[in-house]
Amino acid sequence: MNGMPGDVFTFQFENLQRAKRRNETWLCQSRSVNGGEAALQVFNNEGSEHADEICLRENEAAIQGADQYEITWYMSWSSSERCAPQIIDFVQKHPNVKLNIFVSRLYYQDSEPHREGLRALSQHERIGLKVMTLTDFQDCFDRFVGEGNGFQNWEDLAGNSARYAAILKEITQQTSTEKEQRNRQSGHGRDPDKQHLLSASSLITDLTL
DNA sequence: ATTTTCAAT
Repeated sequence: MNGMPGDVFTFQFENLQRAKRRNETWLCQSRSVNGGEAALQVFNNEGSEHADEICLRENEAAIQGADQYEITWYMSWSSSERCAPQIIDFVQKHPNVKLNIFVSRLYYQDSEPHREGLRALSQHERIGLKVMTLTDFQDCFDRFVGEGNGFQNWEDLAGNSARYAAILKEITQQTSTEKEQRNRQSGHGRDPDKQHLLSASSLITDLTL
């Protein structure tokens, strides 16, 4: 396995609310077949390809029809709006795959298209989506950096994890009305043909508030 | 067209 250096792990996976200069994404994958020993791989983005896309391609080549696969991802940034549908397609195409995704930070947490992607992932019956906690960072470090290297707990890891978890919960439980409000705020998702629907729903919202 | 974010003048 081409593992991760400890300092790279700590820098890239630190779950800061404002993660400056983490302008790349790391994905640590554990994949086991029929409950056997897990194969470990580390991916990151290359060129215009996202880490998820490269990893999916690798899985596509490795996976055989009848076997049962347990896949776990530890991601420094959560999947983008571009990758989420590809991940869902992959899992759909392989009914023998279960995918558990742990994320350190939420990528563009306020952008509705990215939020929608996460919502779709979390709603799939064979996909798990969670924010990493101390145990997850510890496990990821032990498996992908090396147990002997000693994981260093950083400042406010638990607090940051709890805040991200709260945001993810809000994202996955968000109602359609809230989505429209968000779209109007951020200027995303506007469809000229549906402007009247948006204003009608905002009118209803205003009346009920 | 940028914030902090799969980033480059």
